[in-house]
Amino acid sequence: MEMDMRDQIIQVATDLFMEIGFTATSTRQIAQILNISQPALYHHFKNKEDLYIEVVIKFTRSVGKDLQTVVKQEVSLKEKLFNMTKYLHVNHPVNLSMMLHDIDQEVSEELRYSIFRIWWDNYYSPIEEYFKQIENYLIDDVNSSTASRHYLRVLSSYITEDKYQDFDESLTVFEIMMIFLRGITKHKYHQELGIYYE
Amino acid sequence: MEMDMRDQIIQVATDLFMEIGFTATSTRQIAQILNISQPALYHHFKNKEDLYIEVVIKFTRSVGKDLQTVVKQEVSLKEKLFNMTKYLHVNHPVNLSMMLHDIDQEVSEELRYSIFRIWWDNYYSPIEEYFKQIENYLIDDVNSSTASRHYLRVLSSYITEDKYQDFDESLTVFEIMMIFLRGITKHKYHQELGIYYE
DNA sequence: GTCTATAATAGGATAGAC
DNA sequence: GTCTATCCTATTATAGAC
Repeated sequence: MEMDMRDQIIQVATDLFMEIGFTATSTRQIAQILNISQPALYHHFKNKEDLYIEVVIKFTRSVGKDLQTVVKQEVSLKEKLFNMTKYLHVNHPVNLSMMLHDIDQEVSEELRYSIFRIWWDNYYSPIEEYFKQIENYLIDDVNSSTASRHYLRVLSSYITEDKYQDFDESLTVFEIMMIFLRGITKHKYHQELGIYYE
Repeated sequence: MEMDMRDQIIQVATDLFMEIGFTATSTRQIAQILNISQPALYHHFKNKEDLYIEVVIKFTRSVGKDLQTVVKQEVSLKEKLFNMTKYLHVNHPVNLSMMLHDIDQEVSEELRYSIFRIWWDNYYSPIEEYFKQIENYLIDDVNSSTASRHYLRVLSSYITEDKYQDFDESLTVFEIMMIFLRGITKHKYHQELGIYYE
């Protein structure tokens, strides 16, 4: 079970960056866990930002791979969406808004877009692939692209640590999915509410 | 137009905290804008955290007041929801996930819950008041509380600075509201997709 | 490739004069 | 109520020995 020190650093850094964020994670902390000195890190990475970028890219690609796996499953379309939603809501190991916040604040302008690009490719692509599969079922004003983007937004708000569960008891994966698919209102009242399109 | 220095500090601090966050805002920066020395701040506030808390509370109450105004308007239920959504999406002057992230990371454990409590009261209460008004129209599995919580989640994901608009062209307020009300799928396919309840 | 020592910076906070 | 001077601490990063 030997492991390159470089890889070990990435692994420890991933845990810390993703759990408490970029700023809150110090290079000393990472070094201490690995029982090496803090300057030793700088042999493997140019600086903290470079390490962070590598962590984010590796992490994001791994999520993308998982999502691809779910989308390729041979199950019903409803079940597939349930599995995607469940993966993102329950198994996704990071507070997504924190990650985006870190990228916003701590990463230099030039790199921000390329990181976001990688993030987007890995999260968005498999999801859009799914919504293409159900495009026939979508209302006319919503295409697979619109659906994907909105889906990612909605789910991102559920991908959190949730320290406030006392106040905001989260909806179940099933509830979130159902509301997403068919909305919150009864069909028979749509006309009365001024909801026409379909 | 005379103004208490204390109030001026709060005003400047609000702009900075809400735009770039707690950590990125330094007390030196606040002082500089007001042309006072950095230690002068400590005459008015015990420390940076105390200042932040006061800023968050004042800011949150103001949003709550605006939301109450919208909910009390005498317009159609659909228009009211549109106005609420528009206010939160377009006029809300802060990146909400950043604010919650700051509260998470920078505020001491004891105060975190009381701040969140205030936040919740001001955002959640008026929204739930609205969904109570349309409770009859909601599907059986969704009550006004569930609807409010989900609505806040969905909207929170749209209350951002959006530095990535190239990639993620945001939905319009109308689209967001419509998807929320009636979902993304056509009613006639609900049975085929396994969407039964209503 | 890892160490010790240390530089460089920056930020929050306090002491004490005025 | 505001100032100057200063402390303390934390953190990233580099220099140079081994």
